[in-house]
Amino acid sequence: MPSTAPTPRRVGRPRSAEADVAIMDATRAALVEVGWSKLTMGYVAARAGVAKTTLYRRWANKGELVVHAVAALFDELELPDRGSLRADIEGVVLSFATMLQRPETNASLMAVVAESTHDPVLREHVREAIVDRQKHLVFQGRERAQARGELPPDMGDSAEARRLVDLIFDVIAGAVVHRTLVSAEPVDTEWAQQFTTLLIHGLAAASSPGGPPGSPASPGGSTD
Amino acid sequence: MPSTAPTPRRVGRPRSAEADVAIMDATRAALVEVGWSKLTMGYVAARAGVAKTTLYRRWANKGELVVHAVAALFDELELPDRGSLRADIEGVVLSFATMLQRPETNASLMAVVAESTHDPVLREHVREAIVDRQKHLVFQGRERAQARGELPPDMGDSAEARRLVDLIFDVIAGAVVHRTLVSAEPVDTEWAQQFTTLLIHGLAAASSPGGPPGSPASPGGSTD
DNA sequence: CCCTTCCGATACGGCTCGTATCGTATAAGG
DNA sequence: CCTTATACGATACGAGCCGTATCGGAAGGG
Repeated sequence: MPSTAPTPRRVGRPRSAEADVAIMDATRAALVEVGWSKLTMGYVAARAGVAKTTLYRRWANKGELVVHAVAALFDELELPDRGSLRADIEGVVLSFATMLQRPETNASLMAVVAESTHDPVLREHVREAIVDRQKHLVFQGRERAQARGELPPDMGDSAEARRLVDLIFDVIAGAVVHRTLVSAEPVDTEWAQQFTTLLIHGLAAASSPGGPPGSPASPGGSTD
Repeated sequence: MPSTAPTPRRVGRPRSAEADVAIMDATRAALVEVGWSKLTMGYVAARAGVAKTTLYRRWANKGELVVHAVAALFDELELPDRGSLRADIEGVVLSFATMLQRPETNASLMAVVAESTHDPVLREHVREAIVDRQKHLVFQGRERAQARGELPPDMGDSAEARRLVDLIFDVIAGAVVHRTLVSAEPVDTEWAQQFTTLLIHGLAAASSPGGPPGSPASPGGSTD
């Protein structure tokens, strides 16, 4: 039976693609206007010129609706080759921060993450639409830097390489998100440069598989 | 007039301190049970054995109630002198992560931050109760490392020192928060060690006031 | 042309919010 | 002791939103 997945719906009236984009646009616009907490399904429906029923036919609740609307914004994240590791990092930091400072992303990203804490389905959507997509950029930038000779190549142990990519991802995305949304201070060129300096020199050390120069902590066995 | 602030209320029945702690405990317990989004004022009141009126007499809404309940958890964050910069960082990363992984902090921190995006009053409370408190730890750890000779001393420019402390704060807190709440992966000893290695070597470079070794990005003026 | 599915409109129960009210309880001051 | 001022518990209330159900009609596929 080769035709199970490729035909989810094959008969009947198809869903309106116009309604889809109208809903997405209305959701993002509503996020800008009233923010996450005051956003209601009824308001989005009215703004999109759609019945509330149509919303619930596509998304189970507010969380899923918003995560889809927001995830699309992450599509614009790219990593053009800027010629050096430093320029690549600085560029992605600035473009990521620019996206985060847009009002429709600002509140909703945190809200979606918070919501996903108690909702495994939502968490998976966040992972696919946001986390994995960003992580791929890190992987890509690292490969480029290795090709340029700016970072040491992988030493066979792919698990360790993955751990390092995960670490870099959390450091970059975490710092930018935290600066923007928690500290609530702007990511300007100066901050991006200082951060990039820190990261590049840290990377050089963390990437060397022969063990870092500094000895590990608690050498005396004081397992506090 | 020396007696303006010290006498906020001087006549009438004082507020019940027992009710205060009962409400805080009930709020944290409710956060564990049902999470932020499903937490209701009525439920907290019933759980605390208090009338709903009493809640609204102390906090204007759910956001303020929760931010006070959560902020108290940050009081336990300390920075004992572990003897070296590396041990200090690793220790604070692990203790911060441990706190974040507790269920009552997990969802609520993000939710409060998201809520504060559209609520300046709440934002100020978050800043006082959480951000500034953590930032002080960074300042403290940096001073110790300077006293030990592990980091170069301040070079007069206190503004630059403040910028650096802000950067370190966002990098540490951001990475731990992002790893825990967005990537949803545990902060174990191995991760903490790898992160600390990265940060220490990055710090050595970013702290040198004579300008970082690497030249700033986009020297050709390609302001993309 | 028929069948299936989607659409808009409307109504509904249930829940939560935040406020108001009222009688009672608990302090300080006279 | 008695007055005054505030906090408390209980209850009720309007308003808003959620998510579902129902309905007649519309729009494609076979």
